[in-house]
Amino acid sequence: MRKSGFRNGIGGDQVECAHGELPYRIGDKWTAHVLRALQGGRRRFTELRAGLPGVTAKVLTETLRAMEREGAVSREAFAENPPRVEYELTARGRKLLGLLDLCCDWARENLVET
Amino acid sequence: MRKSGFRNGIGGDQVECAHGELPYRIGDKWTAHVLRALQGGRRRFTELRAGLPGVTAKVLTETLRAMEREGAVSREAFAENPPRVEYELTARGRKLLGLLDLCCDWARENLVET
DNA sequence: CCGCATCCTTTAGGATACTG
DNA sequence: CAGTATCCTAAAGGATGCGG
Repeated sequence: MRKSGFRNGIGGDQVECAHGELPYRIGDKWTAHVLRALQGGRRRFTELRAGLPGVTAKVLTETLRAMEREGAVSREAFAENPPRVEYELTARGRKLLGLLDLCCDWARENLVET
Repeated sequence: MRKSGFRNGIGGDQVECAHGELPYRIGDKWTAHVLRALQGGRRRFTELRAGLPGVTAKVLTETLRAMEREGAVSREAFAENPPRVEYELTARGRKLLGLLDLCCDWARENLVET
């Protein structure tokens, strides 16, 4: 059984547009928001958290870890005190953001009429 | 707080591409598959079920009911014995399918390289 | 055949407290 | 500051059985 290019959201598996194993999480609650937040460039954990009202540290961490595993963001930790960690979109992350933009364009064009 | 054009999948709420209240379910487990299955035209319940291995009657019914509420499919029941029910994409359903196609195109172009 | 009712498991996600 | 560790709830989804 083939898999779609998304880990969840839009299809699960077995949808035709499948391409091996390239799980991209985008349909969960926070990934899209993180992509947006990182659109402007490198951000540290606290900045992300402040820009995403409602997210808890636990869930934000989980989201970022997943995105890192999937190659959408890069993580850099500095051995300072107090610690500092910065996140940045990778090329793949920027591509994901491109898809998100496509979806938003589509919505703008098609969902306006009731 | 603004809402995105999707009920779940891709962002929840608060994503920029918001347009009032147009809840379209697409990020759940089966909606995208149903859209594909109805791409070829009108299908009856049993056909859909057979074409979606793994789905239970309960969940397929729930999915179709939700899609019907959201105006993505139309449902026609025939008062025969045994009963027959047919589903078909509406114009809005075809538009949703268009979005799904966009996403698949995107995946085809961008997610092939590991 | 279609699909509702019931029960159950799994998972996402939130609340809170604590630590290097 | 940037997280882990626990615990908890709600919701999605699966299993099974019944009914018009």
